[in-house]
Amino acid sequence: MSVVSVDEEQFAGGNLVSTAIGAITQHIRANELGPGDRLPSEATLSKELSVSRSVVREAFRSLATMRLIDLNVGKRATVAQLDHGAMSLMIEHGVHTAQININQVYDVRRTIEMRTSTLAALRRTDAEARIILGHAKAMETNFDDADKVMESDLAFHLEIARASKNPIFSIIVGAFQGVSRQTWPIGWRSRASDAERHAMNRIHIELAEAILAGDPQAASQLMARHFDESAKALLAAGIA
Amino acid sequence: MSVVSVDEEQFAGGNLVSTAIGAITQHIRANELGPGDRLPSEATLSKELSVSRSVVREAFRSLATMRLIDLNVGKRATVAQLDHGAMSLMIEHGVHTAQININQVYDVRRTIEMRTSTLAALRRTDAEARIILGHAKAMETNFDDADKVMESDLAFHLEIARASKNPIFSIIVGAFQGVSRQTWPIGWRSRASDAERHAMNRIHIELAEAILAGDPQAASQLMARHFDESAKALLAAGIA
DNA sequence: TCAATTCAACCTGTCCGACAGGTTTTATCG
DNA sequence: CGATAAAACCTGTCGGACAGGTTGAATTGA
Repeated sequence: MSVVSVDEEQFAGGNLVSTAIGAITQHIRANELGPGDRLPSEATLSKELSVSRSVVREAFRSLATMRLIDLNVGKRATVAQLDHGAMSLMIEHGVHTAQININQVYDVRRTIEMRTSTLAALRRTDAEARIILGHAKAMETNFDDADKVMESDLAFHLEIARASKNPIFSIIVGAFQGVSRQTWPIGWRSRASDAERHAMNRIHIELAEAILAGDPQAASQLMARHFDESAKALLAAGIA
Repeated sequence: MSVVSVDEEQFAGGNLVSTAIGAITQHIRANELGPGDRLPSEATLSKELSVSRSVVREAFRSLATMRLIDLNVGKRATVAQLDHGAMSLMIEHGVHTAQININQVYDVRRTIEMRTSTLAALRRTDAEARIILGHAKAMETNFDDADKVMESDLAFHLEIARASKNPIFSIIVGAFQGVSRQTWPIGWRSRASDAERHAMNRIHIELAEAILAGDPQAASQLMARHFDESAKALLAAGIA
């Protein structure tokens, strides 16, 4: 069987690299490759498509940057596991080029995470529920180390997305971690008092308990409240 | 000023290309470049980073594939407008490698689009409302041409996302268009009768009217109903 | 016969040089 | 001063080269 599919022109954008990218993705689909499966070598594709190795390399590298494939020196390229790397870069690019603002990020996160909370409450395993609760408690335990609180917070939200059992939600939530790391300290500092900060931590714990208890409504509502209060804090800090 | 930032190692992954990608994105951020602004030439970056032009080219090409920059022969690379291209490739990759299934896509779309409906009802301009209604009516007008119905359907959903005035929603909705094009005909055929197909079109029109009327609750509920019925149709077709 | 070892073939990462066009800037000319 | 022509610049693609890392097959030894 040919390495490339019939309609390899699908991605053709005038340049050969786009064509090569199309050929590679078509190869993955035509042969029903899954994560870990090996792709043809650069030289093979180069001959197959009648283009130079440089072109194939740029195509491979592009797919690797988007995390669709894994590259390793000496080894052949392999199909990659889904990953939020590409989307993270995209979101951060949007924020840094002033095409996306923080409120818009918050709205998307709130929308998505109300759903992941609901699903997590319905689908979480006991182990996941314990991990989520663990992250929530860690925020309170490490109260004086803002960095640790932040990392637990991020892990908390990501673990809820995982427990939703929908990888797309995990990707989206993961994609916002980069920008969240940059705005989180602002939100933390903008809380008027330690009491407010403790209150925020308490919401996390209550949310974890709702998920543990399998109460989707409560989980969803707590997540909404969490985002509303965070937005309020950010607003108070002048981010709007 | 130096072309590259201090912490250009942020993206270093052992290979020079990752370093170059980091340097380029850092350059964009450090100089606060926006869409359309020009980037240094390959030769300049090559010298600046002390790597070969090939390395810089692979970095540029990767960023272009992710639609963070635009490449044009003869011209310098420019910062790109946000685009769902990268996310589309990612989603399609996930579906084709069996890491994502159609139900998961539907859940995400339902979650996101209930929100875009709400926001569109609140924020749409009159022109946008008219365009949305136009797409809905076009579905009924071209009832016998499934392809045209599909394209109007996709345009309808995307326009609602645009009217939400949050580019992230537009990106996400746009990212699902590729897979939607592949499953849409199945949903259309799986409707038991033309009456059901007309009913689906009617929901679209009612939704457009709710957005035109500025009724967020109604818009959101209609969108939810639309997705629930589509999922039901797909289920009937054995996609589950 | 079989397992361990060695080696040849293969593969990727990076570099260099070259040339065909397309684009921008500069200098020249009317 | 404005139009035009030339020079400088830039990207797309190609080919070749070499340093390592990886793999699988042949060889060797038990």
